[in-house]
Amino acid sequence: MPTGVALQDPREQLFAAADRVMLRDGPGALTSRAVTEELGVAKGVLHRHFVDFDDFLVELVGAHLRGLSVIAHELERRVGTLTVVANTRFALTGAFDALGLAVVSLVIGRDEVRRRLRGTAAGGIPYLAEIVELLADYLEVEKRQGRLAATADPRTIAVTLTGTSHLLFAGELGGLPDESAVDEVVESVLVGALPGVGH
Amino acid sequence: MPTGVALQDPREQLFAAADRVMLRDGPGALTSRAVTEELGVAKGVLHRHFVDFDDFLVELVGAHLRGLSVIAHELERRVGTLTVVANTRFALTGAFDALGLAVVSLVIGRDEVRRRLRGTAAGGIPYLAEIVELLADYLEVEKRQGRLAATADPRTIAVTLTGTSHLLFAGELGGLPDESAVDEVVESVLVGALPGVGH
Amino acid sequence: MPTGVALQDPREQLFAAADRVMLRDGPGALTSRAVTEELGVAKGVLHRHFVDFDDFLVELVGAHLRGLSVIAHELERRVGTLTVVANTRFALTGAFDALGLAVVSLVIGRDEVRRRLRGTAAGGIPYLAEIVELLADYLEVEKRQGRLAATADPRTIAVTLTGTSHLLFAGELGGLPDESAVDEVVESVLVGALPGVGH
Amino acid sequence: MPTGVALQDPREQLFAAADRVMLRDGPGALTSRAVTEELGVAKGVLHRHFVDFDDFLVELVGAHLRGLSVIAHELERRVGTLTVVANTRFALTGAFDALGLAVVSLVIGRDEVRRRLRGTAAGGIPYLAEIVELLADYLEVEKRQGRLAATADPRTIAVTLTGTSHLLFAGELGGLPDESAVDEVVESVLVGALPGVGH
DNA sequence: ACTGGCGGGACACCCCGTTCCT
DNA sequence: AGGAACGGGGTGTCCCGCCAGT
Repeated sequence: MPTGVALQDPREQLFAAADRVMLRDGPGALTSRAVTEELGVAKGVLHRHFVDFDDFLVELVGAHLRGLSVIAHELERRVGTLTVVANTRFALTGAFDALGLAVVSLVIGRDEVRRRLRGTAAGGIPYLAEIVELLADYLEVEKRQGRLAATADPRTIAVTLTGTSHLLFAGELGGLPDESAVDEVVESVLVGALPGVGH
Repeated sequence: MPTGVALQDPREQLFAAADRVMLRDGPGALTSRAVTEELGVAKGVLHRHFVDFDDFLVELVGAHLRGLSVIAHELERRVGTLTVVANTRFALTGAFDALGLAVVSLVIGRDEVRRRLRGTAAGGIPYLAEIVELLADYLEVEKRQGRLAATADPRTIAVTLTGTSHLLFAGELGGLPDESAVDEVVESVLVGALPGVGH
Repeated sequence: MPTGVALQDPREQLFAAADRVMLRDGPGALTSRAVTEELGVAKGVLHRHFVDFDDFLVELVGAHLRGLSVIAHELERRVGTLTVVANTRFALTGAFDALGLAVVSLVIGRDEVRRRLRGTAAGGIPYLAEIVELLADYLEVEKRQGRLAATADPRTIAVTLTGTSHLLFAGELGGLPDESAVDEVVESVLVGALPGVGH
Repeated sequence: MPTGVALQDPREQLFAAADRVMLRDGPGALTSRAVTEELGVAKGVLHRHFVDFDDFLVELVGAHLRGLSVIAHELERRVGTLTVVANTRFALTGAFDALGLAVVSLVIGRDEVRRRLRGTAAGGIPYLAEIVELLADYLEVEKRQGRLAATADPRTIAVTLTGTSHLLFAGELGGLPDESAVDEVVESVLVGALPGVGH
């Protein structure tokens, strides 16, 4: 007995349901059934709005990439304010929250998803590559404003921060690392890139 | 037509077959059948030597951890020779070869494997955590020998190198990043940790 | 290529397919795959409608028990008509047709099925016990109508008829024993129980 | 590490082990492994002495048929002594002990065994057919001695006794029916066949 | 002659993505 | 939109039979 009532924003609702599944049961539990059951809709709904399940996953990653751009905008707004370390920490903790880590797990663990995202992303691991980009852009602007040493290479720093942070966050079971640990990493990477640090 | 002859080192042969499967078809294709078929043995062989398939995977990771210790020994041998950058690059390219990356994918992507390895590893992502350890140990010795600045923190550097390198290597599709890219990362991380760099 | 169409009476269809398999290939060939393949449906259909295969077998036996009750009703209808011998022969040939014998083989040969049916049946071998019951009920009524000697014990006669007939029918390879052989047995058992036999 | 010591009467020992398995775990648990493990010998032993497992089962049934002939001899010895009912009860309880019932289950439940025994036995269910034979022979002699009515048909009586008794014994879970129940059946079948009973 | 690992096949059970009738 | 079914695949577990070693 169909209800006949169309879902509002079915794609967004499916994405939200997928997020809840990943948070609750882990990325490995993210199946098409789990998503539709979580949302309480028929299995066919997913396939009406996406060509197949991998397409759904790709779009799900895309949705989280849009979430990253929110962080990017906030970073732009913060340029020149607070400290570079604080702003960087903000970006990293935002990007590597539980959902972000789940997305990375998805991208690393599912061959087909990674394969399809190859065309999209310039290179690197999709979600992580965008974090690198976001940080590099931010650091570049800070560098132009003199809040970063002229000799610093924003892109290399961004890669280092992203890789290190992912390792750090993904290694924590269940929870997030404490703020001081993040700061320690950020500072150790940025040391030497910050202008006038002791010479 | 049974051979009647016992396999020599069946566990090692199964591990080698699993490696070939992962290299050829990716970590996602690593099923129990794929392993036994690759080795050309009966399905039951795997279950005779391992309690279940996840146990096999856990032990497979363990075998690669032993591979890491080979790198660790070589690093010990190299202490004080060549350059710290070259030795570090050697360790990273060795740890993050195609098989190493596949192992990481396994550990990240398979929930049960990660869960079972929780007990083993102190913390962090299993295979990656051991790379950190290996590098930290090496850098610590070099530091004592004065080839690393006294102010350098070997563990932090090791985390940074591992995370960054993983991001770098895993991002490369199919092949490995060129040597110069690796050196660039290693040098950028080690800069400031190397003694007497221009001040 | 899923059909999307629900099966009509899937349980009954599966039972019918199981009957065909038993008739064609014998009770030993009755596997879950054989059933679903015979019906031309997916393997999962059986497990959607029964908790496990043994449950299916138990229910299959139950379905044949319902078939026995059809015979019982017909016997009730025949009370006082024809002859007791003819009615008894009708019941026995109906209960011990090829399918009935296959059901008995199932109940005797499959430990788990027999075990689960323990709770259901009062005692005795499930299918056979119901035949005894059915005959005893019929003979009891005939006895009240005076078509059986007042000294006859319907239950003992029913047990004797059932055991003997099973031995007779099951011994026949492939076919059924000829009518005269059945009559001979029935008459020899009923002799002395029939009233007014020469004294 | 083979012991090099030959088994004494390996066939008999294997039969005895098979009996123990059937008694302990039921006929369904009678596999080649169960037999060799029960005897504590290698799997190959069975195949050295029997062409295949079904051959072993056929021979196992044969061994129990020889057990029946012991009962037959004893019956011969008892002709004219005690009572016909007592002697018949002796034969039935001997033939339908737990092992006998297991053998019947084997013959009914295993298609290949039954198929191979087709050539041997004249007709009917192998083990049961021999019981019929044994009883018929005995009753025939008693009839000649006048301990059975001249009108009695020993073979029909034997069939009836065997079928009824099997139903009775097989229906008892685990244990044997009490002696009085057996006597009741035997007497009810023999009634009318015993001379001078009431006319 | 016995030992025991292996081959090969089958089976039950389970899960997934997908289709499509109702 | 709902939900049964589909086809494919995977795992774990049997079992029987074979045969190289000892």
